[in-house]
Formats: sequence, structure tokens, C-alpha cells
Amino acid sequence: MDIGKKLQSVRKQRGLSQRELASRAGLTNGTISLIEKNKTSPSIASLKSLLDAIPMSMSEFFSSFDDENTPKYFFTASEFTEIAPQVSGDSPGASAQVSLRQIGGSSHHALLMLYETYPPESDTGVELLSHEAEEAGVVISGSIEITVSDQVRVLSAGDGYIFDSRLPHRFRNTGQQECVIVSASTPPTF
Amino acid sequence: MDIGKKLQSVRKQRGLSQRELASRAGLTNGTISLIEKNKTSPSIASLKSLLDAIPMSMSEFFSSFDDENTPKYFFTASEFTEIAPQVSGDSPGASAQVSLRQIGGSSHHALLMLYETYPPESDTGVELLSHEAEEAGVVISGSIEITVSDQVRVLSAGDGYIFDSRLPHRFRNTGQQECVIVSASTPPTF
DNA sequence: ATACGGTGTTTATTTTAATTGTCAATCATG
DNA sequence: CATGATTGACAATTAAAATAAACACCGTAT
Repeated sequence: MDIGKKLQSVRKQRGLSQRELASRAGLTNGTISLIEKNKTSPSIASLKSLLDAIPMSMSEFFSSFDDENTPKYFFTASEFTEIAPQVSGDSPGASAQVSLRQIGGSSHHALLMLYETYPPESDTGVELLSHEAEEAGVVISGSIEITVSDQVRVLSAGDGYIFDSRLPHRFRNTGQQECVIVSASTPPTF
Repeated sequence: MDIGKKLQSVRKQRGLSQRELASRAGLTNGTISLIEKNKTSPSIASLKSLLDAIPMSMSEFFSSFDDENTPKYFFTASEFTEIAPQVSGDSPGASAQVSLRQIGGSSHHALLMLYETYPPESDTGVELLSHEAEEAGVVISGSIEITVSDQVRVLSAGDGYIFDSRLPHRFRNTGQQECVIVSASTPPTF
């Protein structure tokens, strides 16, 4: 809720200076400066005075923030946000071509869902998380060699996996074609 | 904008006590009490905290006040508000039976429109305003004797008048039946 | 009865917002 | 260029809101 930015926006839309608006609203230019820089949280009374002078209703002012708290449930593929594979320091074979794209990129959820692309020859290296978490996935296309603890397995399209993230694990595309995996882990890195 | 009443309304709708809501919002019960009794104007930050704890969006909260500032354009006769004839102190013949009813009673307009009823024998006495204003009207029914400055005239239904309010003027119903006048003056008493 | 847990309200203090006056930067004018 | 006017930002003071702690009230259960 960037009140300051929004106020400045509507003020300038009307071509008013801080002093002009202040005069009409019965406040001072300094106050408006502080509000617009979010250095103070105006009282309802003050904000109402300002909006009356513009004029704009309170609900109209705040309506622009409505989608801000509204959870976003759906994402197109292009809206997935690329996240960096967490390099585990001394992983020798780690090739950086692995693509991890998060579904619902921004806000913090209790679930981290990824669209992962493994080119041929790609390798995450050995990963392990220190905190409790569980990780699962389904292979969409291609095939991948997954190592968890002391087990190794090659999964193909349609296969799935699930394991405790604290166990050392590694993903390697040993095939000739790209492998796509959709994975989920809970909770994500907090 | 009765913020306090509205907050209390939404709070009770959720079955929350002031202390419960305060705890969830990270404020104190005393603060909520003061806000609900309109003894303080909460900051946007505070109100946001409260609404988040309810939960309710800012725009939804303020949308209920939207019609409050919406100008009311139409009024039924029963909505006219009776206003007291301004008694000019030493007016000897002033009979108090004159009824002045204002169209659009409440808010301040640039025009004061009145529905005036003069019973037989009624008399406003001599009136005069100190500030610039103009006054006009039309007789709807009955007849009335109007004195402006040094001119006297009896008007009947359909007749009208207009004069500078600073001129001494007087309305007397010298007839046998009630007289109704619709008048307007601008600007009203500011 | 009265002691208890719940409510909302009130008061003194602390914290925060608003004012006041000033500043430097920008811009237009002579 | 110099001047005056206007802009937004800032620091110190004043005004106001938020806190914490007490208060009175109500129902009820010991």
C-alpha cells in the first residue's frame, strides 16, 4: 500500500502543487511532502481532507490497492519467474543450464512449485537442505536420473518422486533430449 | 464519515471484542475504543492493521461512505426542512406564523430556495440583509402585499418579484386566504 | 453476597503525526 | 546573468494519536 505514491499520482493528475493542495485541504505542504514520501501515515481525517480537495472519494482512492492483497491464483507460463538454482558450493559437476521457474513467483506461499527444465548433460550436483522440507515431482517429458541418499533411479515421462529435502539429492539428465519436471516442495526456504 | 460506527459495525459482525481485534491487529483495546467513539482519527496504517485483522479491504470499508458525499438532487415536499424566519429584532407587526421551508435542507448551496406559506394576517415585518444578495419569488396561490424600499405592491398567484436583499422589505398577507410563495435568494446567509 | 472473567471506557504518558519556518533546486522573466 | 517566484524536502517545535494501566460495568458461578 504505497499511499504516498498514490497521493502524488492523483495530485499531479490534477496539476496541483503540494502547496496548492495543502491550502485547499487545510493542511501544510510539509505534511503532504511527508505523506508522499511515506515518512508518515496520515490520519483518516487528513487523507479525507486531501481527497476532498482533489476531489476523490476514499473508496476510489483505496480501490487501486484492491488487487494488492488479492491472492493471485492463476499464472500463465510466461508469468513463471526464473529462480536461481541454489548452488551447493562444492558441487563439482554442477552445470548451470538447469532452469527453475516458479509458479506464482512473488509472494510467499507454504508451497514452492517449480517448472524445471534440464538440458541434456545438465546436473544439479548434490543438494541438501538443513531444515525440514519435502520435495516431490513428476517428469513431464524426457528422462532424468535422480539420486536420493544412496538410491539412484532413472525416471521417464509420467514417473514421479518424493523425498525429504534434508537427504542429499541430485538430478542429472543423462539422456539425449531435454527433460521437463514439475516439482513442489514444502515449506520453501524461509 | 462516521468511521467509529462503521468500525464497530464490522468488528461486531465478526463477533470480535475490542481486545481480540486489538490483539490481532497489533494495537490496544483503548485505541479501538477511542476510534469507535470518534475521539481520534486513526492513521491509515492503524486502520489498515485493523481491517487486515477482520479482514476487510480499505476500499470495501470506505465504499459504504460513497453515497454520503453524493449530492442529493431531488426532494419530496415532506423532505423540505422548516427554517426559522429571521426575526429582525424590533419589527412590531411580525407574526410568527409564517412558514419557511427550505428545498434541500442540509448542505450548503449557492442558492437558497424556499417554499413559503403566509396565513391570513401574517407579516414578516421589515427585513434587511447587510451583505449582497438577491431575492426573487413567484406567488403560487393567494395574494400578498410586498414592500421593497419605498414601493408597495400586492401580488397574486402567478406574479413574481425580485429585489436586492439589502433593501428593506416586508411581506404581509392582507387577504382572506393563505398565500404560498416559492422564493430563491443568492447567496444565502454565509 | 462476592469474587471472577469478560466487556467497553477513561486518564496520564509515550510515541507519532502535523506545523512552522527554512533550505536548495528549478524555472521563467526582465 | 540576475532576479523573483515556485517547487519539493528538511529540522525543530507543537499538536494529536497510541499506549499502558486503571476504572466501572455486567453477568454468572462459586
